[in-house]
Amino acid sequence: MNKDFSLLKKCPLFIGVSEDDIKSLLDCLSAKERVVKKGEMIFSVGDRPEYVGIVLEGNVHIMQEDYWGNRTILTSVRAGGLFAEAFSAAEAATLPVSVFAQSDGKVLLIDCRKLLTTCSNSCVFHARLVRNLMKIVSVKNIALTQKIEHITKKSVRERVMSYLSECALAEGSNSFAIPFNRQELADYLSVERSALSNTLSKMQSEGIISFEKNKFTILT
Amino acid sequence: MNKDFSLLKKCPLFIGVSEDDIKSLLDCLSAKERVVKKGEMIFSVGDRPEYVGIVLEGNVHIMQEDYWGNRTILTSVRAGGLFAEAFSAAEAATLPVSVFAQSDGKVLLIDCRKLLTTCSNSCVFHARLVRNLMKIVSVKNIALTQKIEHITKKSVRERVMSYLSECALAEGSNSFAIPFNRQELADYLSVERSALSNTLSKMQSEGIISFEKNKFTILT
DNA sequence: ACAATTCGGTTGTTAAAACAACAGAAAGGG
DNA sequence: CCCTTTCTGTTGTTTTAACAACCGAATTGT
Repeated sequence: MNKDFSLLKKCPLFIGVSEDDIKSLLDCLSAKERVVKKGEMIFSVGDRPEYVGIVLEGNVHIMQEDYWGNRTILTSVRAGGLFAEAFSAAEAATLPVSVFAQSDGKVLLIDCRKLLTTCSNSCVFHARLVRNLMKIVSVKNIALTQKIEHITKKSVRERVMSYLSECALAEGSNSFAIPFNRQELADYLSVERSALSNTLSKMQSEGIISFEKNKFTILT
Repeated sequence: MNKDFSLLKKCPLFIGVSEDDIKSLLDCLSAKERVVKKGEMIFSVGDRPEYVGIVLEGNVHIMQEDYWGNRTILTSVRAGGLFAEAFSAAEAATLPVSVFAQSDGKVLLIDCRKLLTTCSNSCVFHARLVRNLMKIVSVKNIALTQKIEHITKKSVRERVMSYLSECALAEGSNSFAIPFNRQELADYLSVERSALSNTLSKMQSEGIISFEKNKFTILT
């Protein structure tokens, strides 16, 4: 039980709420803890999205199935992470993805209607929770928009420039470290790792950038 | 004045709030109306995002400038549309884009802190507003995620299949109309229009799909 | 009805990226 | 310390999509 609270305190949804207050909040929201076995479905495609989920132990996978039945794992959510929050908050009619436990673990399910509606006994931290959720979804929104800006570019070079430009502007400096290794950056930009390496090398030899490992500098 | 309210009533942020209540809400939020001339900056890069904007008349452009000073118009927002809501809700330190009037017009600016904090006189519809904003941001979130799923696919054919699969699943039928013409679909999927047409034709001749104009059927 | 414009499909050429395979450097483990 | 594994860059080949140019059909406006 204590373990849960120390985890929840770090969970972005509960930022700014003390351990004691989290406890009363969970009561107020009638949050349900659910123990899950590896492979167990937590939500299935077509379910009405009524709950925001938080992983307490283990990790869960978000799975999509296309028209022809091909399955893809969209994301893996680890302890502390949220899932299904966007679908719940969007009041989507049905869930377009499935969520299942990738390992034995425990999840916390919060009724999103209770979360989004100010509760009758108007608990103080409820508003904070809503703001936190708003922030989480908005931050993700911005991140998704940025990624789209990069990968809508046609060439590898343009994608790289777009990404490095964003990093430089965010850092406020022409020198910065990126949070990816080559393979991860390639995946993020949706290009081949070797093509990425090639492009980076050429840009360096052309004097546009210099880099070492994940530390980059824009020279022009 | 009346014109504004009829527009605001249709604005997704005020869904479920009557005209009278919108009026008192705007007071409660101390919303500011601002008349803008064509070309006028509404927000500039680096500003602290404090306001959610609503276009009342005319339209505004969201502009991005990269490290080298290249400018891109990211979106155009028309009357009734929201802007800067994600940055405000995300509590971003600075605005990474500029917003300027593309034509003479009028915008409504709402202090996002007032919007996100339950007001002291606890007006009844404030909570509704927050729910609406949450829904707007979440819906966009889902849309962005879907787009990314499509355009991370390598080939034109895979992107098309991914998109059509999504349409079919959303519609709950193998037959559906899409909200794009060819050029728009090509732009959405980040491919060449001619390549898209070519791929669609081949898929039709292979018996995978059939289509006429914007009406598609998945056959397999 | 006719001209002008938009829209969708076709084709050949060209440019670019994916792919595959390899090599050297760095990191990690026993 | 050596062996193994991971990470990164390099190169040549193949596949693919962008590009450009064109054509016919449909649409619109006068």
